[in-house]
Amino acid sequence: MPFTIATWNINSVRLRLPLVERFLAQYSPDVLCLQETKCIDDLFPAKAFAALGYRHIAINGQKGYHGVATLSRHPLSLKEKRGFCGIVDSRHVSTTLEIGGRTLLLHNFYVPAGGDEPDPEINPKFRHKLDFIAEMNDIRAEQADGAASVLVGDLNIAPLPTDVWSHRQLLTIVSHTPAETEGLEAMRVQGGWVDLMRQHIPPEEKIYTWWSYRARDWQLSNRGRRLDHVWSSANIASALKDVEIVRDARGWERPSDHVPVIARFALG
DNA sequence: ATGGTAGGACGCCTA
Repeated sequence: MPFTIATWNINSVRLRLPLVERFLAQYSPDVLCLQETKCIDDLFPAKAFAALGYRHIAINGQKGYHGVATLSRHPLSLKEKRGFCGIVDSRHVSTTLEIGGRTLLLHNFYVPAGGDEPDPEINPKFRHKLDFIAEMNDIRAEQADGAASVLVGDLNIAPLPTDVWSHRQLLTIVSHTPAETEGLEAMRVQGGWVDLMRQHIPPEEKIYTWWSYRARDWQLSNRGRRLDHVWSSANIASALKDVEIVRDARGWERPSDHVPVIARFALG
């Protein structure tokens, strides 16, 4: 039973609805997890996605900022919209779905970016980011009922040296500081999560999912970072067939600064 | 060392 899940920080789902429609038509994943939807639930373009076969939607939106949504061709059950660090920001939604005779628990995350100053003592946004990933420690891959788990999203951290264009130059840049990369890796390992992008693509190889809007020419400078991730529990990691980074999407008309990442499984 | 661009909502915050 094939199963395909994609994740994409869309940077306004309403502005970029035509891009999402193009992506869904071209790649038709079973599930698409969006981040930075930037709209309240009432304004989410659910009908447009239903028309493309994505009739099952779990949304956790807010006005203007953040916001996550999980779109599916298959029935979804909403499990939780979790707040972190005692803040009601829309940064997480979890759902379950039945596929290939098994239950999948899907976590869709948008981790705080953390601001520019990489010092938690003087930058409360960086403090919040570190606290957020520490609190993610209790999101576990293994479930008591034997369900498999997938965790995707914009984690706003590039953990490996090969996840950035220059390891040396980015060590003091928020997204690649040791406090963040070590915190995220500790959380991933403690939670029992497998980094599926790195299971499929050797860690020696540079891979990026985000290129800044501020470059004159994103392709020419190619100063990317791997900020978007697809993780799973060990019990379905062995069913992974392929990971695809849709780099082309960065060159589409009025693009997001992030591109979609797709994981394909053969379940059951 | 600095500033560069983009979105939401309409002055300025966030990325």
